Parts: sequence; C-alpha cells; structure tokens
Amino acid sequence: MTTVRTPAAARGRIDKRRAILDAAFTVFSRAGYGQACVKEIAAEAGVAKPTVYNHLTDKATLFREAMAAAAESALAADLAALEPLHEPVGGTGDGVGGDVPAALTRVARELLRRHATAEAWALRRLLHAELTQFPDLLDTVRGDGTRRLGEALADRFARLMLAGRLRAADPAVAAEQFLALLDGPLEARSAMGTRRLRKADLDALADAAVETFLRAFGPES
Amino acid sequence: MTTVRTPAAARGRIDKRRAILDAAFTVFSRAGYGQACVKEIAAEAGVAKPTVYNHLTDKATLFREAMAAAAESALAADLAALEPLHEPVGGTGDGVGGDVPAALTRVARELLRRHATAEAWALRRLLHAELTQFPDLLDTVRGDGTRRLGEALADRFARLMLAGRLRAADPAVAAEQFLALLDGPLEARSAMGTRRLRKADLDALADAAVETFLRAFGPES
DNA sequence: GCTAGCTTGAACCCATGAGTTCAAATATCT
DNA sequence: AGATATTTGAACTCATGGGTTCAAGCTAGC
Repeated sequence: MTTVRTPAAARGRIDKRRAILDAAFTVFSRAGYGQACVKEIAAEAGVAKPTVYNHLTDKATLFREAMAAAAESALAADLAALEPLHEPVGGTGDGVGGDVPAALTRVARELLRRHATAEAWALRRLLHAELTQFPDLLDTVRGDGTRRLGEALADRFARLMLAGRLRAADPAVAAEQFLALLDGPLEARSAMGTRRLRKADLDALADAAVETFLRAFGPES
Repeated sequence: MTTVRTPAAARGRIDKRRAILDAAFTVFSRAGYGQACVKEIAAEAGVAKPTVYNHLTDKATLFREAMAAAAESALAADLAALEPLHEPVGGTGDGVGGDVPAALTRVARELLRRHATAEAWALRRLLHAELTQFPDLLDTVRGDGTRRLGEALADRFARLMLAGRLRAADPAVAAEQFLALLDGPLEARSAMGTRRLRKADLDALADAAVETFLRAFGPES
C-alpha cells in the first residue's frame, strides 16, 4: 500500500511514463511488435529495463498503452482539422465563409497533411499488423479514432445538407466516401507511406478529392 | 550440379513447394511474420521441417515467396473482375452492353466481393505489417498487384471517356478514386476485415460507390 | 540527516524458435 | 533391380529476448 503521491513525485513518474510510451511507439513503429525488444525501448526512453516493467507490466500492455496514446493524439489532431466546417452559431453566418468548397478544401488539405505524417502511417501499419494478435485494438484505436472522425464529419455534412449547401443524402455515407477519396489515393501515391510527397502533391490530391466529392454531393444545380 | 529434372519428379517437387507456400501464407496470416514459427508451417503443409528448408532457404525468403504467390493469384482474380468493362471489338458493340452503369456495378460488386475475402485482408495486413522489415514487398506485391489493377482500370476508363460514355477527365485519377470509393468504406464497415459482411451489405456498398462515381464522372448531362 | 520508494545496471533464468545434422525410409528414373 | 535424390523425424546448437532478482545509488519528503 503506497502512500498518496505528492504532486512533484507524481509528475516525475508521469514524465517517465510518457517517455516510455513515446519510446515504445517509436520502436514498435520501426520494428513491429514481434521484432521490437523491450531492452531497445528502455534505451530509447533513456531508462533501465526494470523501470519499464515497473510502469507497464507486460510487453503486451506496453504495446496497448503506447497505441492508445498515439491514437488519442492522432484523433485530437484530426478533429481539430474539421474546424473550418463549423458554422459559428446563427445558421446563415459566415461560418463556412459562405463558401463550402473553400472550407472543404481547407479541411481536406489539413487532413491529408495529418494522414501523411510518419506517425500516422506507423499507427495505421501497426493497427493493421497486430489486429489479429490484439483484437481489442479495434476498440481502443479505431473506436476512439477513425470512427469518431467519421461521425464528426457526418455531423458537419448533415448540417450543410439541411441548409441546402450540399445535396441531401446519407451524411454517414458522404463522410465515409469523403475520407475514402482522401486516404485511398494518398495510400496509392505515397506507396503506403514509404514515399514522401511534396506539399504541392498532397494539396493536388486533396483538391482532386474535393472536386470529385462536390460533383457528387454539391447542391443540385 | 543436379541433373535436369524429369517432368514427373519436377511435378512432385512443385506440388510440395506449393503446399509449403500455401501453408506459409496461412500461418503468416494467422500469426504475423514475427510470431509464426517454421515448425508450424511445416506441420500445416504436412511436411517435415527440413523439407521446408530444402525448398526455401530462409524464413525470410519463405515469407517473400508466399507473399508473392498470394499477390499473384489475387491480382489475377482482380483483373478478371474487370471483364465487364471490356468492349468486344468494333467500338459501338454491345461490350458494356450499352449500359455503363450496369457494367460498373457488376465490376464494383465483384471487386468488393474479392477484397472482402479473408485472404485479401490477410494480404493487406501482412503487407502493411512487414513493410518496414521487407521494403521489397512493395515492388513484389504492390507493383504486380494494386498498381496494375489501377492501370488496367484506367485503361478501361480512358476508352469510355473517349467514347463519351464517361466525362472526359484524367483516367488515372478516376481509377484511383473508383477503387478508393470501394475499398475505403469496405474497410470502415468491415472493421478492417474482422467483421464479416453479408452479401447484401457488400452490394449496397458497391452500389453506393458506383452512384457517387457516376455523379462525378458520368457523361455530361 | 533520515527514511522510503524509485531507479539503475548487471547478472541471471528460462522458453522459444531458427537453422542444422544424420541415419533411416521412401519414392523416382533407368 | 539398382542408383539417385528427396523426405522424414528426431535430436541438437545457438542466439535472442521476455521477465526477474538484487544490491547499490538517487530523490523527495519529514
């Protein structure tokens, strides 16, 4: 039964924990779960091996916690990218600036920029990779990640459809397809994240996605 | 210096080799590269462990060959699914049956059915997973796989655009986006291949993709 | 300055699994 | 049938790596 932690001591521990989780994600990204060894993670975190086991009981829980942390920060960034689609308050205000295509373009470019990140690719890869060994990652990472992004986007689209700024349709499908139009070509062009794209190429990809999306979901002529 | 193989002996060897590669893909799918052990692969193939090393020198080459074989058969299946988009010969014949939407729907449904397969998901997962450890998989699997599918599809689209059956646009982009509209929502709905979808759901997904695609790329009104 | 808990490094235990060796069995070709 | 090549099972080697232990060193709080 340890005594209640004093703030300072607790903060020291917390910092170490974060350092370990960050290092873990880095090493797992580099080597995959199977090939990554805890010793290397400890070294990357600048910490002794027993310290790692002191904070995280297992290699498995270490992996889970690292993935959860990475997913959480990725989700926050993605949700922030949706900002331009938020109507301020009244309804007909200048929320989307009266210009839906422009707002969509800003969102698309920002999302693509996020998803082209090395960390984003690492997260996707590890999720794909260890899904069979860690089925619970689907809920941890995806449930609090991609799914919530889709729902938030669908919410925005629903408002725009109701306001006649987009054609009336199933907003969930529209959101799904919008994200697909962004991420699919990104995966193809960037060779699954192994090739770095220039910003201009990313923007062109985003613009192409928005153009196709608006042809399909723009307001009825 | 082994003598030239007589057909019968060669066939026996070839059969064993295929059995080993199939078993390898099965086990790798189930466990991932790191966690899969060669002993288990040998057992799955109904073969002794030294036999495996007799045919494939390494665990690594075993993996590469198994992936290449799986990718090749997946590609063949995908290309076959594009059949309905082939104009027979003359130009204005009944190749697409005069009905582009119907042909696209058939292609979309068939492609989606293929991509929802357990083997297709396993291939995608393993590719994602071990890409950092086996960078050459990109050329082996992807170069002879997804990329060629995209190119073949772009070829079909180019013909249709030229014939005025689709709006004139960059056929490569159209192909990329068509595939994205299929695979993106599939990934979302099937929870990255962990949830099995009913055929009706798959068809609905395909139809939604085709509808959006045609709104964006259908012939100008 | 003293106590308590955290950290450290190094050594250690132990399971797993890649890859090999070898003699016996088996199938194939001539 | 006889020569040749392959397969088999079992034992073996060896490196790797997860996880633990322990004594010594730090740091924070009293």
